[in-house]
Amino acid sequence: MGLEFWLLDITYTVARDSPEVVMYGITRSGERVTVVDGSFRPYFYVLGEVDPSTAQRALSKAAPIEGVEVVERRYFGRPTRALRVVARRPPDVRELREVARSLPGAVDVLEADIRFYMRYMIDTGVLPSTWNVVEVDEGGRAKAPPTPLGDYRIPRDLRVMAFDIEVYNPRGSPDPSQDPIITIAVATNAGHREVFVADGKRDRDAIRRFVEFVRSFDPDVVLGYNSNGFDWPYLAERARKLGVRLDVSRSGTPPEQSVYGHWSIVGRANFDVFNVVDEIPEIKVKTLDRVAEYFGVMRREERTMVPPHKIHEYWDDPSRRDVLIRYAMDDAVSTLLLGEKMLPFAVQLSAVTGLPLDQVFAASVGARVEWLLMRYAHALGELAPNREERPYESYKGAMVLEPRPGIHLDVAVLDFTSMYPNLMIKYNVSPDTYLEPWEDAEDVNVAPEVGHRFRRSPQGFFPQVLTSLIELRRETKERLRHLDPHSTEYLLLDERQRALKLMANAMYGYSGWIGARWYKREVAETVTAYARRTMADVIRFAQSIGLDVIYGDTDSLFVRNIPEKVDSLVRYVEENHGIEIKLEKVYRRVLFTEAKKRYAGLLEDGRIDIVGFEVVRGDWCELAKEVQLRVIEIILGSDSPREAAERVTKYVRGVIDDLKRGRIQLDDLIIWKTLDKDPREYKVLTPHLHAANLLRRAGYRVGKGTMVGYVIVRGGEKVTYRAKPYILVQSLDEVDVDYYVERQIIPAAMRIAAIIGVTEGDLRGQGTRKSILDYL
DNA sequence: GCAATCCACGTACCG
DNA sequence: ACCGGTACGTGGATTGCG
Repeated sequence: MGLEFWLLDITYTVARDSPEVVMYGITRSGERVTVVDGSFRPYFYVLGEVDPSTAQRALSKAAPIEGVEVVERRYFGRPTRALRVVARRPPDVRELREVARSLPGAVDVLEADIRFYMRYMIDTGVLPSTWNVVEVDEGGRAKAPPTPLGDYRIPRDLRVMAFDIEVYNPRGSPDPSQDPIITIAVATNAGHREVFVADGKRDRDAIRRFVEFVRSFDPDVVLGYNSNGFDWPYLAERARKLGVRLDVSRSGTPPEQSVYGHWSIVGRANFDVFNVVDEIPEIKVKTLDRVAEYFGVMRREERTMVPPHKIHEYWDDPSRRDVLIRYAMDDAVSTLLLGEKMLPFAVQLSAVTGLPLDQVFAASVGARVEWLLMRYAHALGELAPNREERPYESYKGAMVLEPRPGIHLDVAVLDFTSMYPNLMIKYNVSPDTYLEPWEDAEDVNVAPEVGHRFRRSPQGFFPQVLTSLIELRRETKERLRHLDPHSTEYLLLDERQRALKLMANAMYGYSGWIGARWYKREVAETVTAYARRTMADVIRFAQSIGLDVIYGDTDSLFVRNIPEKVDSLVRYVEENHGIEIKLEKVYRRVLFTEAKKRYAGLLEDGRIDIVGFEVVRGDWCELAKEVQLRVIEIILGSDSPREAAERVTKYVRGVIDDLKRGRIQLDDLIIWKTLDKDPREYKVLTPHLHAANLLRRAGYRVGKGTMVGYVIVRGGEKVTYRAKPYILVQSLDEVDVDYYVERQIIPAAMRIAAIIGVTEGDLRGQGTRKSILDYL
């Protein structure tokens, strides 16, 4: 009987001059185990005509090696003979790689930059965040590498702990060499809540007690909010300075900075919830309190808040210190509840990509795709190309149609399902099937417009991976059909199919990313070329059967909803293009301006979709967005443009009036914009940069990535100089009401209202109502 | 001389 | 450190007109 364990974390040690992979797992009965495998050795490949014995001799002088052997592999699909060099110790690979490069006949060295534990998992098939089975001896040592079981459930009773530190910061940005940690709040999924509090400015003891707590609770998962960017580095530096041992790992070591800017705690999954939030575009302001509100785990009204720059004041004031402590606690609890919501998907993404749970969200999308590809490459005997520096090359992208402006009734929206992945499979578009212009071959696909050629067979690397992902997803969805939608297993498998889809859809972007090992501009360029041709042909067909095309973007078409004609369009695409197009939705009414990528539609069930307009943008004030939303609702909800025009006019005039009389909240006037660069790198002064500069002067920390919330205040100068951080605004009287009327409310409302003939004059109350009626 | 237009920069969005 | 296409605010430079 083998030992079944869920792989939580993996690392390795070098003992007695040879490496041992150490796997931390949880068994079916809930025991925490370590499985040690000393049987695996690091290796890499040398391409070229290299004499094995020469290589053996030269390499042995540099470091101990287990041996060299000539092996058959594939490189970009071509059968290739390679020299496989097996080293003894992982740290020696770096030196051996350099020696190997200069061997006579050596053309290239491959796969010499793969971390040892990743190499181990790839070669053995062991999958993190899933169940694996292993034969072990009495000492817990593996007799052979574990085998994955394909079981994607999460162990019951996973121990989860969230933590959050607050730091004394009288000068804005805290400095770990002098500013103490004043609170360390912890919250666990076992219900424990505790705040370890410093003694005045002495934090040594609080840190010690925190470490003791982690060791005694012994969490499997450690959650934080920006803990990779702040809490762990600060704690580590503080502990070093105070001489406190931060040995919170399961091997008694401190956390260490690791790949992708993530911090690793041996034997546990250190998971930064912020990494997940960072990837959710719907969330504009990513402070913990707002994110907790967004996910419905803690309402902002019922939590304690302390402005970050005032933390030190609350600490120094005995009457307010407990407020700070409650705030710290709320942060830890929010983090715990958020983390618990996110873990199921994170676990599945870890299982799909093969990246350990603690790394999967810290890693970039490109890195996730790449590790997935590395696994497939190994399974297919395909060698992984090296990463290389390349210059950026642009290429043509998707097709976007000029919309027909106005309000359209009864419009069908058709979407190609997984268009790019399906085109890649259909035309066998892949780095390894690509033919250089001088290469001769028969049986090729020639891409439209760009003329790139790809072999039709055998199936290429990307198409094989995509076919597999799609098939795995199909199987997963099939299993879902037999499960109770409210069961835990259903939730997990649903997250798994989402993860599979996400990875399939990321392949195209990966192929055009210059940082990718398998980068091939021609691949990305070909995919978009086929997509354009497919769209163009479908549009042509639609028109040929008298179906009006109203709009389209990349893989979607908006047509008049004439059911028989829509049906025949769907059939046409399936029969002539071999890929699926689906009737996604029908708008009872949909409105377009002259702009692409912007529309608003009323669905048959009464819901409204708004795409691209200011309403869905984070960089317009709430008031303008609310006005625009209302205008859209009025127009889409009305049968009579004339009546709608009257209602819109009346409504907008009312809002402008409220604004002029000061009957609005400052919060509704805030404009949020991200500092995409370090403030010093800007070529021009923009409103949000100016506001950021004011924030910095007031003691706030601002830098690349900061979201700046500002309002435009009165004064004679340009808008830019009048952008003031809203937190520094004392009263509504400072606000430049005219700016909000002229540059926010009226433009946002007019963008839509112009469609039904409303003029700016109407909204300002200058034109008479009669003039609109005349117009109509 | 001055308003209209163009352009670069910057951000956020769509698919 | 996934892609290209697109809209639009801001402010300065350029253009066009008389």
